[in-house]
Amino acid sequence: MTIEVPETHLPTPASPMGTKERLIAASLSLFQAKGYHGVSISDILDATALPKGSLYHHFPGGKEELAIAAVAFIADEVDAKLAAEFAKNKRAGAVLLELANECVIWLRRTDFTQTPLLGLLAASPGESALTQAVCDAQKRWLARFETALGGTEDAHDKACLALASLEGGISLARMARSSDLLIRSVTLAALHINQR
Amino acid sequence: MTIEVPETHLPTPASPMGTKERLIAASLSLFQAKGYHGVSISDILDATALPKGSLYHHFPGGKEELAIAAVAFIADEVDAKLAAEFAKNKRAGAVLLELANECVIWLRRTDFTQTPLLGLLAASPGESALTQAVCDAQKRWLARFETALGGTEDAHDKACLALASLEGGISLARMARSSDLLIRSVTLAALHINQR
DNA sequence: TCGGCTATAGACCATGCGGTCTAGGGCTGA
DNA sequence: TCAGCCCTAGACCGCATGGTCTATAGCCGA
Repeated sequence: MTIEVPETHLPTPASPMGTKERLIAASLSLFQAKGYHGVSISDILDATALPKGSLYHHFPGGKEELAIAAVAFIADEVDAKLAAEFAKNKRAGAVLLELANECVIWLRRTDFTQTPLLGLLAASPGESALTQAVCDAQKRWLARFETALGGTEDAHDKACLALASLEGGISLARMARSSDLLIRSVTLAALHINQR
Repeated sequence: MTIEVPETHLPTPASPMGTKERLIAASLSLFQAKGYHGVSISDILDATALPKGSLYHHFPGGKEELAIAAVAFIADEVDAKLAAEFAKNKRAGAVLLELANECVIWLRRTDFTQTPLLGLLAASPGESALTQAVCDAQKRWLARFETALGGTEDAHDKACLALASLEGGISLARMARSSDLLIRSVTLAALHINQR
């Protein structure tokens, strides 16, 4: 089974990826496609064509440590994207739409097999470090929207709606294999968020 | 819910369920807590205190057939709930809030370990019958909202936003262990949906 | 040239998995 | 009373899993 790693997961498109980065990128793709429990160590090794020794050398904590690194990677990537967009003084609704648009491209490119962001990773073992990592990522993204919206009580509400419509829309779109559902829900949410 | 289903779907000593129903109820709870791949056959057997023979007698198709039955069960339950609410001529926003409220109660009662509806079951194996079952359930719920909203193009958009804000809000709330996020996003969505 | 270190390589292990199979309990109608 | 049949019961199987361990390749400074 060969896995095509999306370009967005490449740390530096110019230079070849190190072993560690390859493991993170490949496992992220797999986790986004099948969820934490749905991916086996050998799936990851097959995808990277690396031996087991390399994986446990770079991630002595095994599967969970690797998953946490993958979550941190995507969390940073999206966070940076949000920071960059907001730095252009865009309105929150526009940023949301921009993010959703990238998700749509991603969904289509992977033929709806992969879930952008971390929806599927939420199915992690109960009170684990992995759950915590996912939680932290969502908090960071929420905070970006919240501060950009003014930091008021109302801003918090709108930030919640933004992320909820995104994650929920992705879930709907993936099931229906049609990005329409994501676009519709996010567009409506953006409309509401931009109202003051 | 209208039917006598305990909070965890597990049978109570007072209302004895048949073996098949017990298996469906227990597995649904487990799947909602840990996702399809996160639940093992022995988890289900432990939860029901039933032997393996019973499970494979009632569900010769094994784990997947059981999961499909569980999805059908919750799909029917929610669908009936929606039909009943809409029959009272409630506005779509009010129905959405009502549904969200039940989800909040559920989340709290299970200490945020269980995901209401079928968010976590989306992490099912690719092009399987289980995925299809989840997809069908979502389509049915979407259709309920859509027809209640008038069946127009705009109604479709709003129905998407309704379900997306629900599923997304549940995901947010579960991670943050606070039902606030769900309430906020759904309230805002309901507000928008009720506009004409 | 060599010693030491990092990273690769993959054989190996115990465990738990989903699933099969046979035996028997217990209710049914005759 | 007993035959027939659902259903329960759980031993058993082959296999994939996550993880460990030893060996060694390749590099870099001395």
